[in-house]
This record gives sequence, structure tokens and C-alpha cells, in this order.
Amino acid sequence: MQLSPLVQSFVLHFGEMGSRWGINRTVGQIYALLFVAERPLNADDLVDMLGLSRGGVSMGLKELQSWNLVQLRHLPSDRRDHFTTPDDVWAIMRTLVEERKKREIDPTLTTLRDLLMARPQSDGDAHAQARMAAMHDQIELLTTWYADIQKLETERLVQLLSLGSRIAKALEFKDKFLVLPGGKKGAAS
Amino acid sequence: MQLSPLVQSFVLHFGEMGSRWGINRTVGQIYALLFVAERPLNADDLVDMLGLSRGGVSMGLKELQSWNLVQLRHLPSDRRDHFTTPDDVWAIMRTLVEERKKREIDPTLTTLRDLLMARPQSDGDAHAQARMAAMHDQIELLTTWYADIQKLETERLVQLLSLGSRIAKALEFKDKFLVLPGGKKGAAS
DNA sequence: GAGTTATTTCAATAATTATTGAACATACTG
DNA sequence: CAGTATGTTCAATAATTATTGAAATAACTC
Repeated sequence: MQLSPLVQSFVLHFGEMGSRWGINRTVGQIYALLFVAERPLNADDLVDMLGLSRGGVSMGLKELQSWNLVQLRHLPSDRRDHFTTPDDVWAIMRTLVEERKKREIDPTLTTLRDLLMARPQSDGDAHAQARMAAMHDQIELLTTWYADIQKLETERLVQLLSLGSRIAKALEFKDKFLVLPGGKKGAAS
Repeated sequence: MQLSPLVQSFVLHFGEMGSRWGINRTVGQIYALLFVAERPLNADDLVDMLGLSRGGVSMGLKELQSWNLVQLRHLPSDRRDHFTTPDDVWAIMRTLVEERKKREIDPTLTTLRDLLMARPQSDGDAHAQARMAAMHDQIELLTTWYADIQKLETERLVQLLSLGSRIAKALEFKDKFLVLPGGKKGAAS
């Protein structure tokens, strides 16, 4: 089967971007097609529409499943596996962030913690540990913030994002006139 | 020159993670070493300490400069180029987000806009465009939010992050009792 | 300007990663 | 059970990316 020029362009773009996103062209194309498809597609559909090998599609789908980016579906009176992407783009984004965090951030956080436990053997080590501590604390603050935000319902998350830095304005105000919970008065800027 | 075991571990970890972060081992190691170094290092230092080739270090530094992740420095009475990473880990993170956005998100946003301008040729196309529009709007909301947040001073950003979802609690409260600027009453959840 | 030092470039090669397609495995069907 | 449909694995190969090191370039020094 033949893709429309519109879908074709979308699929090719995702294939090309794949390498920048840390996935390969095949996986990018499969995901793109599933994302815009009107109905769940099976492996043969993907082979047909994308011109990829049978094995490649199988491996690509396996990878997408490991990322929790596609869902396996079964259609009545068809025993082939069909695949879809979730409808909710916000759910997709949460998954993406979650998985990237797991693969790209958590291992570093663990390594940093290990290295910060070691006794420094020199001035150089002490300085290195101070830098690692700064990095660790920053990553930890970000991931804690994310874990917190991540629990919000989509509606409220969108609301929060739409508000943007107007929240910071409010903070500024509060900072000028109120006493913080820790008992420390915020510095007026 | 020889790296201490502590720094060695850190450097090797960044080298290994490099591939997951879309940079190569060489670049990861160079960055890691510059990040923890007590003083600016020149290319020879890096060749010595990391055991890389002269050319590799030159190319690695060029890439890091294109990411704005290292700064070129000149020391008095030494004409060699020396390099450092910025001291402020928050500044580093801003750079990182900025650059990744530029490389990984902006091209897709452009493509989506182009494809959304096209007249759909079929029901399939119309559905595909609806999906692309959802993706586009989400990315745009996120990037707009980021552009907004990004202007904050570090101190206030940290404050905002520390607050986390407590802000959402406040929103929930407001949503229950207040009328939104648009004149629409928020639904009580 | 001849020599020296610092840096970049780039062709060759090494290493890694992606992709195919045929063989294998599994599970239905009559 | 033989035949068929579906899905996976994996060795071979293609394609891409990383890395080296020698040659070229540039920029100083005496």
C-alpha cells in the first residue's frame, strides 16, 4: 500500500530525526506511521507501507514496546498483533520523559552518589567532589520537581504551563512581603 | 599525567553515557574532565590525561564549543588555548536545554507547521493532520512555557522548582472558588 | 624568513550500529 | 498431524560514526 504525500513527509521526517533522538530510522518511521494512522496496524501493514524488512519491523516494534510508546492490540477475528500509539499526546510525553530519565539521568545520579561517598585523596579530588555535588544536587532538584509535577492531571498540568512565569511574578511579590516557612525573610530583589 | 581514581571513574562514566546522550565517548570524556578540573586545561593536557589522539581532542573541543558547553580561555604568557566549563551548573543546564531544543525540537515544529498548511487529500490525511496538530500544540505549549521560565534568575527558578506541585494545589483552590479571566468558571474537581 | 609551537583538517581505518532475509519457533486450522 | 499463518532470532552485510595520525595551516619568536 501507498502512503499519501502528507503522511509520507511526516514519516520521513521522523525517520531522519530518529538519529538525533537516539532511535534509528526504522523505529522513527514505524512510530510516526502508528501515530497518525486511523486504525491499529499490524507488522505486515508496516512492511508494506514503509518498505522495511519483516525482521526490522519486529525489532522496531520490540524497541517501541520497551519504551512503552506503542500498545499491543488484538482485533476481533484476527490473530495478528496490531499496534497503536496512545491517543493522548500528554500521556505520550510523560512516557517519553519517564523513559529518557530512566536511561539518561538515573544512571548518572547513581554514579554521582557513589563517587560522593568516596574519601577525597587530594585537593583535586576535593574540588572534583564539590563539582559533582553541585551537579548531583541540581539533577536531584529537577527530578524531584518532575516527580512532583508528574502526578498532576493533564488538565491541571496544562493550566500550570499556560501560567508560565506569571507564577514567578507572584513569587516575587510573596518574597518581598512574606516570611518563608523556614523563618528566613526573602531578600527583596 | 595520571588521573586520580575518583576523577577517572567520573570521566569513564561520562564516556560511556555519551552514546545515550548523542555525543561520542571522546566528547563525553573531555567534557567530564573539564567539568571537574581545578584549572583551565589545554589540548595537550587532555591528550595526556585521557590518552586520546591530538586530532580527536581538537574535534571534540570544536563540538563542545558548538554546543556552547565549553569556554575558550587564555592564560597570561601562554598562547595555547585553554578550556573550562562554566562554574554555574544552572547556566550549563540552560545551555543544554537550549541546544537540545534547537537540534531536536525546532526542526520538527517547523515540519509540523508546513504539513498543517497542506490541504488534506483524504479522510486519512484529515485524521493525520488532527494528530499532527495535537502534537504541534503540545510542543508549542511546552516551548513557550520554557521560553518564559528561562528568563528567570537562577535563584527564582530554584525557588519555583522547590515549590513543585504545591503551586498546583493553589491552582486547585483558585479553580474551585474563582472565576477565570476568560469568564469561564473552572469545574470543581 | 627560518624555525618553532599550536591547532586544524582529512584520508584511512576501526568500531559500532542498522538492516536484511532466511531459518527457526510457535501457535493456530482443518 | 500436515499445512499455514504469525512472529522472532540471528548471522551476514551494509551503512554510519568514531578515531587516529600524518600532513597542512596558522601564528608566533628570534
